[in-house]
Amino acid sequence: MDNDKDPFYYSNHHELNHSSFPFFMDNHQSTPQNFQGFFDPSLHGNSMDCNTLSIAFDLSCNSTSEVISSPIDENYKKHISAGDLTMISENQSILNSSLSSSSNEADQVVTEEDSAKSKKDKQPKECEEDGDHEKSKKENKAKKKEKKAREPRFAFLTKSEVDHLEDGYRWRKYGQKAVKNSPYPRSYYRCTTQKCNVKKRVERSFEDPNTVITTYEGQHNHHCPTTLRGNAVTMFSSPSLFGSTSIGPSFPQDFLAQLLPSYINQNLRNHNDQNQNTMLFHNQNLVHNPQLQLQNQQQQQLQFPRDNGLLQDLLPSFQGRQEP
DNA sequence: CGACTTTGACCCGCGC
DNA sequence: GCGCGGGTCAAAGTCG
Repeated sequence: MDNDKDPFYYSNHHELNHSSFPFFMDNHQSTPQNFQGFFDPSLHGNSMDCNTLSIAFDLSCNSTSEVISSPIDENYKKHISAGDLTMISENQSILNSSLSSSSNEADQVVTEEDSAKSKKDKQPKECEEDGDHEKSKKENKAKKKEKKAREPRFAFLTKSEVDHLEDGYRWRKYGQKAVKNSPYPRSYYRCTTQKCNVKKRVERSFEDPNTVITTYEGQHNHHCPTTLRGNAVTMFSSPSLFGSTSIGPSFPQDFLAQLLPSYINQNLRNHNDQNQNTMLFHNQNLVHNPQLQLQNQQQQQLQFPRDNGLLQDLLPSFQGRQEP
């Protein structure tokens, strides 16, 4: 086995440390609840927990959390309205927000996002091309009423000088937009594989220009065309790592297994020479966890740095993806 | 010549 | 109703 590139080897031998993964908190300031919010089987029908994750990444869980201070601005307000989000970043460990006060609010956020997201994705291309605008509008209106389950989204914070990181899949850039209040544009990519509608957005954090924010949306329905290192697939699919063997093929293991392997491997491969590191966590379901609610009520002074509106979109509808 | 990128235009939802 | 911003389209350009 090529131990130098095998994340399992790293994790099992505790050779990953903060020098090799600087995005992990310097003082082990993660809260177990934060991880459980994301991996809580009761929420997602899965059996991952902070321990397995922490073991996997040499990450310790304790109960302290650093509070990040930054001015509250409009973007921050958007975060609040967008719901819950947990994110690991290099300096501040976990930025935790669960300022929605009720599940109803959280649900509404998802609904609104679904509505906003629908747009052209739901519009048949033919209608636009044949020029029958009246007919097209009517059909579009009808389509808008149909609720479509939103694809899960995951954002990665990566220390890299390269914007578009090689993740093993082939992507075609289909758009680029200037980001408000940021000198760095946001790029839009689509998986080039036919019938695979996975998208990703890449933008550079304007607060930390060394950090690239990559947001994946959807799941690949095919194998990685360029298998860089296959070990991470095993890693993220492994019951020994992610808990129960009784869990079926469901999110997030499968998703992670499809999404992360080459990406993680890429980071592992590059971390020595590029200081490039990555991780993301997000969770809209924290609000459903009473313990977390209490904790977050106690942390209402917690504040986010601005992210120019990207992270507010990280609200996957996990509920619709749970095991039947 | 095919695959991919660039970039202005367009559509849509949302807030005011 | 209007303007803004996010997301997407698609023609033109670039590259190997």
